[in-house]
Amino acid sequence: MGRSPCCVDKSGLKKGPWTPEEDQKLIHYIQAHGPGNWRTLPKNAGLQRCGKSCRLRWTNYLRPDIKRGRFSFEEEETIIQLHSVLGNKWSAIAARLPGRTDNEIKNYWNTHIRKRLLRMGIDPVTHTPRLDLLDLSSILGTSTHLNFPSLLGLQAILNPELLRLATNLFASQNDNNINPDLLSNPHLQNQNPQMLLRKLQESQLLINAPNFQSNNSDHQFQHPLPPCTTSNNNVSPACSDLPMQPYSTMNSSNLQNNGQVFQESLLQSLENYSGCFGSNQSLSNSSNQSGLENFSFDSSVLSTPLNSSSTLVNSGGANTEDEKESFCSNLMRFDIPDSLDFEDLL
DNA sequence: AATACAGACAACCGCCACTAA
DNA sequence: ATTAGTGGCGGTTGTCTGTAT
Repeated sequence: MGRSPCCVDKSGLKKGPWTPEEDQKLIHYIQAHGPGNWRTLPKNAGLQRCGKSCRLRWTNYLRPDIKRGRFSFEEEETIIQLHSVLGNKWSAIAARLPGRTDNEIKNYWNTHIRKRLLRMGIDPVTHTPRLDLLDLSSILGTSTHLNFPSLLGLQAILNPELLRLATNLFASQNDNNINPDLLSNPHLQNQNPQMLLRKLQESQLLINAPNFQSNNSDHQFQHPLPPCTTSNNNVSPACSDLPMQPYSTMNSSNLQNNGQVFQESLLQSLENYSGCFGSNQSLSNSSNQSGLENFSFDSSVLSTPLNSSSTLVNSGGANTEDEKESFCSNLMRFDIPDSLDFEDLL
């Protein structure tokens, strides 16, 4: 048979905030006997508490290796990065943050980070722009101008790589930081939104086609079209071989070397989109290659290894909420090459 | 000064995987 | 093999404190 129950008779057991006296009893007992056997601990320690309550009090508050105080930039960024990968696995996140408890991280997420992401229009669950803030209907309007917010709303049905590009364009537009050359790009201005939408959807239908099936357990996919080639005739991976990577999960290994890896990934993505749209023209072979060569990406923005000091964070003092929000905004932004030809992309 | 409200965080509740009996 | 307790986890609630009216 099973064990005897932990808290059969809960009457007489105290609940609510712990008093300093109770804390001292628990600390002294654990110092003498060590943690564990939480069922018998309250009785042996002279506490009118449930063993579960004792364990929680110890692990979340009394443990000597707990770090108290505000979360640093580095810690906050680590939380965001890990949350984008792990979701609400607070214990797993806490395991990567020495001295922080899962409960503390969970509280900090719900009271600080989550709200800040929402203010920025980012869904704290998916770490992508919120769909409910977008006006999908305007996509089908008659405007001859590309509607970036509308494009963002297509995220659920379109390949994320291209939408990430639109995301960053939109972010730049919102911040009034968009490159004026880009806004004045005739290829964008003259683009019929309906045609653009149609092409995007067609490309996604190809990606989702039956022969675009899973290749292995890592959910890699095989491109239905002949692979694109780069300028050096290397076969580039298919569109979905570059899985969607939320801004906060772009790890340092992908973005080091002055963003070269990321630049190559983006280039391959654009080439693959070119292939998805049925164009035989490779971006790398186009006359606009020089534009991509000029493409700069500040890898330092994202090159923050876990458990290490960030190269971006001003650990010396910039620690206000506004500064953190600004920092998060930077995580969503990268430079668009001035002469990037969207006609090739489409 | 009193009250209402919001933010922060400690603590509780319920569920589940693991495992002792 | 089965049962049921334990420990761990995530979601939620309760309480305290600071601020605005």
